[in-house]
Amino acid sequence: MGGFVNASENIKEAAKRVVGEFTGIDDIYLEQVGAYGDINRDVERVISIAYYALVDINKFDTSLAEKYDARWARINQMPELIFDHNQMVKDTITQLQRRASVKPIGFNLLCDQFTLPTLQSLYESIYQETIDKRNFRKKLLTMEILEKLDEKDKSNSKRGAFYYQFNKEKYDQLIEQGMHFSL
Amino acid sequence: MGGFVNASENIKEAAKRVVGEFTGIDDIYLEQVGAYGDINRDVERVISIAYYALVDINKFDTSLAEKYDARWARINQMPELIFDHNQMVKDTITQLQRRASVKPIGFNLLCDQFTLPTLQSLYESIYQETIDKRNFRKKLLTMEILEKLDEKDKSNSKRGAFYYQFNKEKYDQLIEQGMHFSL
DNA sequence: GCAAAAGTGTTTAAAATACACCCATGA
DNA sequence: TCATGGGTGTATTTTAAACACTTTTGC
Repeated sequence: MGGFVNASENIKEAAKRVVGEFTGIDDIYLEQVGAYGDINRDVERVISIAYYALVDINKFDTSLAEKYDARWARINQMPELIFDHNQMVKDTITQLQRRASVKPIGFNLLCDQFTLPTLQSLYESIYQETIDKRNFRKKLLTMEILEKLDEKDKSNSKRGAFYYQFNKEKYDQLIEQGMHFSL
Repeated sequence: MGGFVNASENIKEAAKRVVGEFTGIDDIYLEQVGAYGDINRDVERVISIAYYALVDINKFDTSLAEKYDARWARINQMPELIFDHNQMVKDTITQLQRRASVKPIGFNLLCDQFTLPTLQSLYESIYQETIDKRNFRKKLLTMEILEKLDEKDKSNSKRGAFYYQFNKEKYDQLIEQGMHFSL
């Protein structure tokens, strides 16, 4: 999705506004990918600044997007885009992968509580490769930034998977102590 | 240094042109840092796109820069800058550190031939920490992307240090095989 | 001969990886 | 009872980190 920057807003505010118009979500996590300004990329000269947003898909209302003719696409099955938009998507994925290995941005994509199998499949989507579940759980749990809850999610299995929640205070504390998060 | 994007050039070309005007170097390695557009960052509304350049300091003519009132500064002793330029410098260093750990960008900062002590002190500057020279050399040499030459650089010691050169073919080949470079 | 930088290996600790079985439960 | 996804531990390999002495040579 895209739009223009108004004179009265900074560029991140503009991006937030556009996302809000398309999705109805007004408090959203955004990170800048970069600026794109090939001279022949549009009829008129346009410089685009690309952002990616991390959205909790459960909270997402798709009807608004459809009004604007916006579509969901899987990254494996991306349609061909106009101008340098293919490059934008490619760069976005690269940056997402790099940042995901340094920051726990995965948690922005999920509800407050989530199961470990869900979190794992999220990371598998980001990195486009499978992860051993024992190693994944070990790594996460030894960081001690997750809190196990008592409830289970039974939507994916009969046994059910325990919910966890991200402990941001603990995380911030570890960062301050110079800990290098990596997944 | 800074300048404006002309209607007839893309944004990277504009950055190259500006660097050329300030330094006399017209073929330069540039990477984009990002776009900055706080609304109160200037008298008129300006959106800046920041780039960093990697320059072989030996080839650099400082007289041109001085004409434009541009100055060299050590990152440890940066003066306070206007608007959001401090943030730009901060982000640049962060990005440089991240990219340096993934790409052998260090080699763009040196002449074709360089000594290992020089390369090491370059990386020490980038990461702002000292590195054990035995571990550094081991890591680099086991990658087999450097070729030892017969000549020595005697400018820094009586004994002299052997020159090496970067083997880009070998490096590209390793990348293609899925090798993950990291320093 | 001595100061100053270049060069060289080994040992230890930590982190990543590979791998296979039992558990709980709804149908 | 059985099919399905959830959960658990250990052994091995790889990688990172710590560490000290010898070499060369211009002065």
